[in-house]
Amino acid sequence: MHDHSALLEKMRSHAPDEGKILALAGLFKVFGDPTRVRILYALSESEMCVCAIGEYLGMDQSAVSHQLKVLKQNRLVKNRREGKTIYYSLADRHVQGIITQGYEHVTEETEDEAVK
Amino acid sequence: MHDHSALLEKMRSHAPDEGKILALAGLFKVFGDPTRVRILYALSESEMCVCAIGEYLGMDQSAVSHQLKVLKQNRLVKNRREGKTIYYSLADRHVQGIITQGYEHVTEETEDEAVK
DNA sequence: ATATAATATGAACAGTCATTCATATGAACG
DNA sequence: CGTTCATATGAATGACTGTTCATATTATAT
Repeated sequence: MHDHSALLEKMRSHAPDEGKILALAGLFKVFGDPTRVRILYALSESEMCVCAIGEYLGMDQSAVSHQLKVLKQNRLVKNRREGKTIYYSLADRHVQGIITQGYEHVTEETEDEAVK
Repeated sequence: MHDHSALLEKMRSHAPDEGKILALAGLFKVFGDPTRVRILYALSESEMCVCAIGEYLGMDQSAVSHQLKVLKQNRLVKNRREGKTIYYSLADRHVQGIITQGYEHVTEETEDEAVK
């Protein structure tokens, strides 16, 4: 193998925090599932209760609930209770921003050609 | 179950394109792995050849190569050949932008408290 | 041509994860 | 209280994915 010592030393001098790397990957991982993206998209339109989300997306109530738990643990959604029903909504403007930016990127990407 | 017909009809009237949803989730999924984020971070500092990346991150040459393939398929990195060695770099400014925005989000997030 | 260096590829394995099913919590109402 | 409705949770399962090992490609140099 050829020599990289100079480059490597430079790289290591301002290496990013490992904790941040993990947090960053963890955040993107949450967005990396179609079901969760669909839920977030729906919530960006309107506050919804669990069963409405399930009905809208045509999926099991249990599956929705499991995914909402993941989204809540990562602070992407919040909820409020009203009697028996619990209404979910996006946690803050950041979520909308990330979706929007990703959406724009994907749209541009698609203008070139399809990616396998 | 209580009635949602009014809300659901409204939702479906401007539902997002399913293909875009999949593409969006697919993009985020690529960013959702610590190894790939590390690689992208490294490449945001400097163009690097495969074995330098491996040495820098302390991982197998094969593993790096596999991940670079994924990154390339999703057009997040590009490469150029120089003799035997192949140098990788970020594909465009978008990649840097997505990382940066995510990083900022994570940084704010961490100011509150840790998320399990 | 042979050898060597850098990278790529394929198969296999282990760990992760989304969904389903069954069941549990928690709230309202008679 | 007991029942019903909305949601949550736990276990099981099947699919997916990152890494490793072995091997193949591609280019240079002698």
